[in-house]
Amino acid sequence: MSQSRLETPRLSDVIMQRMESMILEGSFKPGQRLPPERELATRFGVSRPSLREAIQKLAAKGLLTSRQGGGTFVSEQVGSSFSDPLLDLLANHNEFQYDLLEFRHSLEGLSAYYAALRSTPADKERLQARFEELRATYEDQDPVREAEADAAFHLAIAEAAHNVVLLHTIRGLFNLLEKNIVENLSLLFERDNSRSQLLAQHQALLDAILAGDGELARKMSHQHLVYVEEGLLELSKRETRLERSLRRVQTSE
Amino acid sequence: MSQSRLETPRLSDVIMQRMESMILEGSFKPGQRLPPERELATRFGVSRPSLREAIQKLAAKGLLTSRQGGGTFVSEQVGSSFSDPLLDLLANHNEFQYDLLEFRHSLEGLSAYYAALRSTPADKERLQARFEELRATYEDQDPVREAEADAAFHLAIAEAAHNVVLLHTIRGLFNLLEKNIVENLSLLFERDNSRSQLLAQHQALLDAILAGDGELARKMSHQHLVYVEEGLLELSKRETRLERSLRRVQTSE
DNA sequence: ATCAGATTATTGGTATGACCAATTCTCATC
DNA sequence: GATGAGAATTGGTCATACCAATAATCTGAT
Repeated sequence: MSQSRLETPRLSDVIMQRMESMILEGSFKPGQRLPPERELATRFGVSRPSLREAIQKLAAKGLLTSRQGGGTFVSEQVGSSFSDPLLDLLANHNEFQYDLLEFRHSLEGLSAYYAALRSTPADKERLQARFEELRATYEDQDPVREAEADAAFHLAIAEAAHNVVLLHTIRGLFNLLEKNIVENLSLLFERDNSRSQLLAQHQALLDAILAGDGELARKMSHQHLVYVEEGLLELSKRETRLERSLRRVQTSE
Repeated sequence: MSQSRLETPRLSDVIMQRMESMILEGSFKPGQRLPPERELATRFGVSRPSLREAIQKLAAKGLLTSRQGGGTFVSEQVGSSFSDPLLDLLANHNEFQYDLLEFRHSLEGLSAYYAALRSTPADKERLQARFEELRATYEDQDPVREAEADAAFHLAIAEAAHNVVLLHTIRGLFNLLEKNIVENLSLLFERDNSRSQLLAQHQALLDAILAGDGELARKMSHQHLVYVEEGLLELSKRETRLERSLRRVQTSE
């Protein structure tokens, strides 16, 4: 009954495992469209039915979804440890918004720390590229693109940390807080000099990582986040006053 | 969830549903051997590949198991549906076990930090109580109870950190790693003086939290975890010394 | 030049048949 | 009756073809 016997490795299981690994380590990213079944089958060296069995299993697990004629996609919510109802709730309840932000910021500090210790040359190139893109957006006046570049920069750091659990958790939080990030940043930009301040902070963070100084990277990340939170706190006071007065006027939903 | 769109009824999904119903209502009883695939296929009026896809999905869900030449059977235990695909995956992929441990340890460091800053008097009482329980178990020689007390202590720290997201995430990781924790600790205890060492580290961690020194708490937590990981690494080397003797090298990693 | 509609190509969904490999069953043999 | 070889059963895999839904492309009218 112990089943310690070396069971015949079912081909579809082997393929499933390999695809799972590729998803976890980021070769297949959430939302990404997979190559066609026929191509995947030849790439893995198996027949299409076997490849399909693996896909069906992953679909049953909620990792993949397929649309006839459309393609097969990695589920969006994969990578978030937050598919459970509780955190869904948290995301929609403002009273826990701060906890979410704080947690995300702490994870970013961790990312910076590990990225400084473990980033490969390729990682560092990517980090610099993301930073350049971020700097480029500072020229424009498009808060949305700016926020996206900001998120991409921080995600690149998380990738360079080389811990899949950390990466997926941060990805999940980003998705969860996506709307807030854009909103927060555009609010933040109202502060004088905030753009140059933020840019300088990002620069310092990047330098610490490239220099391989983990503690400094964490410190820089922390400073950056303290600055952001302070700014948000300031503005949120104004905001809540505004919201309250608005709510008093229009009571729709 | 919304998906009110009339989704294309995938044949394998329909079959899966029907078979699930038959299992749940007792037509197929636990442990029972199902009819051959060929017969099931004709009975359901589908091709064998489609029938097989359905079986694979149910197997992925843990409802069925198949043995080549033997047959397909209904699993004995029914009702283990994991809500989170990602963590499920990670738990089953050993290659990411270290990432999980590292992540958990990082979160514990965060917990200690925030607990030092924010723990209330009630929290501190609880922490000391948990510590006393932990110390009590050091008298006994029961690794399981010891591991449980250890987990309870660290969970109390996470609670004292007053961040629900952090707490929830750590709880999830604890559940996930539950078996490993017990296993790891019992391994660790083979080291000489490890018990007193661990106890002293816990004491130092507790003191730092009670003193409200966040940085020190984080440092203590980190030291503690480095000690644990070193111990595990040491022991794992001994465990696998046969394999390693094949590719003997001076310095690993 | 632009856009709507039709056409084509791509891609997942299903079916059929065949063969292999592991297991189980059958039955002759001792 | 026990044993072991061979046959039948059954899951595992593959190749191919065709269907259906989607996406990409082209065409033609405005």
